[in-house]
Amino acid sequence: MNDKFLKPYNPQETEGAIYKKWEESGLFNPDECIAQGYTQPDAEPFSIVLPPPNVTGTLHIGHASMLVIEDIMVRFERMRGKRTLWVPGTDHAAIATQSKVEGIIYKEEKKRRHDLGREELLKRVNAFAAESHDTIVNQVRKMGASVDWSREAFTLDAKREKAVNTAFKQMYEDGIIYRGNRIINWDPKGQTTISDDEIVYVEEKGKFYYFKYGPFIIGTARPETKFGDKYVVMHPDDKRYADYTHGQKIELEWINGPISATVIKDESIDMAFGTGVMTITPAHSVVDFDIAQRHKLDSEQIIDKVGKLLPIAGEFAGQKITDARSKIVDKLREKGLIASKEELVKLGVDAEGEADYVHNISTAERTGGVIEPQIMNQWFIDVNKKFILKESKINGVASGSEVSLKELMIAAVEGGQTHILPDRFEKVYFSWINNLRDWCISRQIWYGHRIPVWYKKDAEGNETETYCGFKAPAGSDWVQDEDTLDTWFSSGLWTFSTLGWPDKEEFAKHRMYHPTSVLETGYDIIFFWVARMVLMSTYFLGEVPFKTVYLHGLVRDAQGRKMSKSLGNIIDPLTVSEKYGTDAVRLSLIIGTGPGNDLKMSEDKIRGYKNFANKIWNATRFVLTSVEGANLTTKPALTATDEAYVKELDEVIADVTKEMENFHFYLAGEKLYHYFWHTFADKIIEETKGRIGGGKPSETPVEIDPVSKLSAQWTIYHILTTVIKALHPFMPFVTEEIWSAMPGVGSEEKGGKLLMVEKWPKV
RNA sequence: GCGGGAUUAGCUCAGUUGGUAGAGCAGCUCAUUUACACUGAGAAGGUCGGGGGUUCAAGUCCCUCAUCCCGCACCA
Repeated sequence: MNDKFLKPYNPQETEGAIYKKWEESGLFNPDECIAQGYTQPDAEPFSIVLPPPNVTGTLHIGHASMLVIEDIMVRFERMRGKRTLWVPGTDHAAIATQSKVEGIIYKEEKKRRHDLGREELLKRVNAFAAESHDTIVNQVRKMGASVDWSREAFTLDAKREKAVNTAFKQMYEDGIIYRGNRIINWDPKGQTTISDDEIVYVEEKGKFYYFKYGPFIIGTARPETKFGDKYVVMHPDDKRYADYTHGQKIELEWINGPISATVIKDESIDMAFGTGVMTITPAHSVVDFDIAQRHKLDSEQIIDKVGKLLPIAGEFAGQKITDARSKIVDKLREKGLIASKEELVKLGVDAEGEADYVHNISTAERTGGVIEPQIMNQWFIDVNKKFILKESKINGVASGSEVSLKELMIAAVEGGQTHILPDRFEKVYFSWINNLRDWCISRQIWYGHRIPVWYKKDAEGNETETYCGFKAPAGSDWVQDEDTLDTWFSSGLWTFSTLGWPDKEEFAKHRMYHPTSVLETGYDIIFFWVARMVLMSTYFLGEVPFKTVYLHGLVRDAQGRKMSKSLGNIIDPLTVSEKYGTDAVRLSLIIGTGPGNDLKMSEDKIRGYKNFANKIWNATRFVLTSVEGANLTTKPALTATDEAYVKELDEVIADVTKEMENFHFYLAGEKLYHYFWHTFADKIIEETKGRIGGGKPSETPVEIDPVSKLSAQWTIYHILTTVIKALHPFMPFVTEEIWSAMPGVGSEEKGGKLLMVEKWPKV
């Protein structure tokens, strides 16, 4: 027996060497598994793309949980003989990374992006990204993830740039990508547009004001947008305003003097809200913009890109909207334009002219800036436009049929080719698609894929020609679009841009891995990412991007709170891995969580699994000592008791295999844990002690029956080797280490073969 | 407003088609030169959130209420 079993299991001494051994074997690469004869060339493929972590810093416990779940699936399928590919990578995360670096630069040098210029800022961001990348890949190694490093990708590397440009150009030519003046979410802090999904709603207490607007009383929470309001809108069925007709002009006194207002009747108005009358500001409200579009009304910008009032605000021009608000109300009060309680009661509204009001304001996810809707010339993906899908493998969508992106996204899941776990998220997914608007993909930041479009401009700066392509056309006067693409545009291509697309030869080599088998990610990015990948894959390949979506939850602290710096409850995966061993961390991250549920983590939990790793270690020591000298090359005749043990083991393995196949990794892990500790170690090993060693020294020696002894030796060795294999996906380090120390006996003759490519136990 | 989830032992959670309530941790009692104290054995602990219904039988199915959590939509 190997001397190292004389000491307790020491993960710190073991893990680095084990990972190195795996990596040097090349067996994380399925091609190498085939070359070395561990995988049949015609084996069923199993593929996962790693959700690429943002290069914004370091990995947190949530990333660790993702790595563990995926590694369990991948190791399980690899051991089952599948042609298993797990592609790693990182995400440039455009806004997130740039704003992080801008923050650092501002803190250290008090400089903003325009002080540095595009080139210098990109240099700094790239340097930061490179450093983050190195940290991240080391952390991925530390967690034991068996990813194929030879295929590592980055959302902003040359190959992905080619994919992004190819994708953009094709969508542009199909008219799916268009440029237009539409209302978008402007982040005044980040100085960029963001998509609807990048908005976070924050509850805010404010005032709701009732102003006299000619013969009407209008309600608003945003007096500062009201300067340009010249349309007054009400429901056509509202009896209170039956005397007014659509299109009627009314002269009235407003903030900065007399204006002419037009009455608009529109069914979108909620009669029960406020007075049932509102004025609209199409330039700064999505809802108002829609009304204006329906009735072909004009609009005027009131607020500029930094949140200051424009000249239309008259005396208030140049003021920040937050400062101007109360002053505007003061002015309206002086002019007697704030509605009285009596006037409101007449309209059936029980309120004051100024009422307390709680509403949600939109803020930018990354910068926290308060979103100001603006009408701007931006690039969009049209989700409703019909196009011909030439080749389709999607259920319910025939090749050559006319479809929209929305319809494709629905068909992927409705047709059952993509299944979301847990099921309830399919409903969430559908409701998102039903509310989906065109996706604004242009960003006014510098870090990211630059839009592959060039313009020719005349002397006044008006664009006279547009060209979409990888390089500017011949001629010197072409200027590239200043904007970059939403980071999710490039990550939407991830399932196939990592497999060689659009390079025909390269993609053909990997074609078998797409659709990928499983996408494992957090439920918080189902819209950002999962839906966008479905969009891109169905559009470009006519097939779904993945068969199963496994959504994991958030990792929370022992009390169920989110982990945050301010609460000081962060568990750093590297720290606890060093302290308790990665295997212990892995088990604590998988047991007690199913798809879609949050996981509560604590150091106590990790400590418990550290003990388990050592328990396995000690049990191995005992088994190896007990079988020393025994010839186990052939299965001996087993006693009835041992037959029963083997039968029970087979049942456990069958059950665990079933749980693994059903994505119930938490149950599989728990059952193995329980079986190993409380059945194998506590009962079976204890029972066989007497038969193998003749009883404890303190007890009366029992006569040893050689037949029963050999049967017991074979049985405990068989159970140990079997359970070690089954535990490998969960605890790869300690099991691989034990495996390397097992003598090559019986059917386990292995000649230095790694446990990671052993066959999963068959029943 | 729309939708979803949770509520089971002190704590964290299992409980798959309805068939006598389970595990881990903590606590309690006992054991002890033992493969392993990073241990073992044992006992205790639950009217399964409340109420109603279906059924021979409900933690599980239906209705209802309560509390907590989450997502989406937002109203000017």
